[in-house]
Amino acid sequence: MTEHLVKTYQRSRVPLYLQVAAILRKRIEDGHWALGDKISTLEKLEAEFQIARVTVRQAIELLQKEGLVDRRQGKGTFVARDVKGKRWLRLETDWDALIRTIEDNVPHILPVATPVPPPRLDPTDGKLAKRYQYLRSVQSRGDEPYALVGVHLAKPIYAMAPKAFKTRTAFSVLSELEGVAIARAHQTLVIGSADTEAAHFLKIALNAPTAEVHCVAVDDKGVAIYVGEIIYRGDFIKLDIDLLANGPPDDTK
Amino acid sequence: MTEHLVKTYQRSRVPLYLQVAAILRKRIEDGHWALGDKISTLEKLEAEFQIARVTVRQAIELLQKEGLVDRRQGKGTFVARDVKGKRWLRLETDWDALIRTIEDNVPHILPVATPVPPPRLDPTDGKLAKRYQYLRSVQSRGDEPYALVGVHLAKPIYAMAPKAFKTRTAFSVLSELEGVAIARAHQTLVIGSADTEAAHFLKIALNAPTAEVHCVAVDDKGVAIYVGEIIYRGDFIKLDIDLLANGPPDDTK
DNA sequence: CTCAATTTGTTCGTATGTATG
DNA sequence: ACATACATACGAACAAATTGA
Repeated sequence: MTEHLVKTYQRSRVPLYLQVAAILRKRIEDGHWALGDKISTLEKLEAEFQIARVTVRQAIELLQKEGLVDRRQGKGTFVARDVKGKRWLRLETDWDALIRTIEDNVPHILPVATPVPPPRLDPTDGKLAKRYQYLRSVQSRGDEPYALVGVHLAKPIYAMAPKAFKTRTAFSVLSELEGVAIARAHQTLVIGSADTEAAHFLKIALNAPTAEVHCVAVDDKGVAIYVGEIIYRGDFIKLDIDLLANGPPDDTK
Repeated sequence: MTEHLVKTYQRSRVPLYLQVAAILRKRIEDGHWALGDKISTLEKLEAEFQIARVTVRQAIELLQKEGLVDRRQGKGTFVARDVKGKRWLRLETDWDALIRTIEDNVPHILPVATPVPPPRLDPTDGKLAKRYQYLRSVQSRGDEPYALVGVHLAKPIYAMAPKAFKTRTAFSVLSELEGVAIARAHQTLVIGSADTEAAHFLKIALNAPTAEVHCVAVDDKGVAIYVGEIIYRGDFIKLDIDLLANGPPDDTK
């Protein structure tokens, strides 16, 4: 398998030792090697990846600096930290669950400087409202930011509870507003990578993988009253999908 | 904003020009600059990113090699290719739609050499069957592979239609088998990165973002008869989620 | 037509990082 | 630990093409 590595490596020009480090890191995070386990010897790794010994060491040095492994001369390299408990951020796929999970979140509102262009809508997403209020915030857990949020709220909606919208998650406030009917709510998710802004606010590397979620809520007149553009840290999220939510499939045919 | 770039850059040790290239590529793919548009001048870019002119050029050279931009001395750099029509692979979130989209796929079966450990199951996913048949395949569209699939099928299920399972998508075959009841079917998705194997089969860079989907189908006895581990190219997929699939939210409270 | 402003192209020297054996 | 080769990044100066005044 690994005679391909050199070729595969060529596809990106990222330094080899970083690529190797990422692979080893992933093996540990995936539980391939558990806490306390001894990982493959340098010899095995240089054979597996067909690279120089020093390059393997460079990769492992990186992991050591991260505190992920512990090296002992003559003994081997061992997993030093338990990396379970990640992937705690479950993206919900229905309205009620979504509200439930975010209603206690306290966003950190960011200033919005320049006039903001109206949100981009897919035609199937409904019509644009006349004017929108734009809010920007960072969602954190503890001191770890996990999402950068941009929200367009139809002006009349925003006007109903401006204070609430500035102190709580917009989606959550929206769900409680009297007399506001949500006819449709729709989300799309693509895998992206952090631009400078996202990298800065989420404290992740430039181009680190992200989940870009576009979320639209439409009222009974077909007007998009909420348009959210959310960028999540890719390494925190997990999606659960019940494929039979609409009942079991028809297996008579 | 961009005085942060140096600091942000430090978070990953990927070469700077690659990081900048990725950002510019993303801007084009996001439609920030459309086909034929002139992108920012070298001068503006070096100011924005606070980097040397030569480094910006190196980044843009990369995009030119990809055919994404066209440079003209004295005029500027222009978007040369329309990058619409990506993100064509829609991951479905309910059984019927899933079957519909994959039933015509023709997998390319890969040989399975060594004995394969039984699939890992979350306790909530059901019980393990006694024995499984393991199938491995690459899904492609045209000559572009988009998913690397590993499927564990409970032996009795596999035995019902071994040929079909080797020539068609397992999930699709499964849905048509007489007398096989699917009581629950569940999917989880996390964002990951390509290991050497995935990079090789999907023809992407090592550590390129992927979507790792774990899919389990359970029969009426609580036995997991199908366990799929699917690695998708991250840049092809798009998830659509209808938040109100279970009816509109209760807005009386 | 010429000139100046704009914009990309080229080259140098230097320092540091990456990868090999 | 060392010697070697190549890649990355900087800043600065200069060259060449394009445009419009």
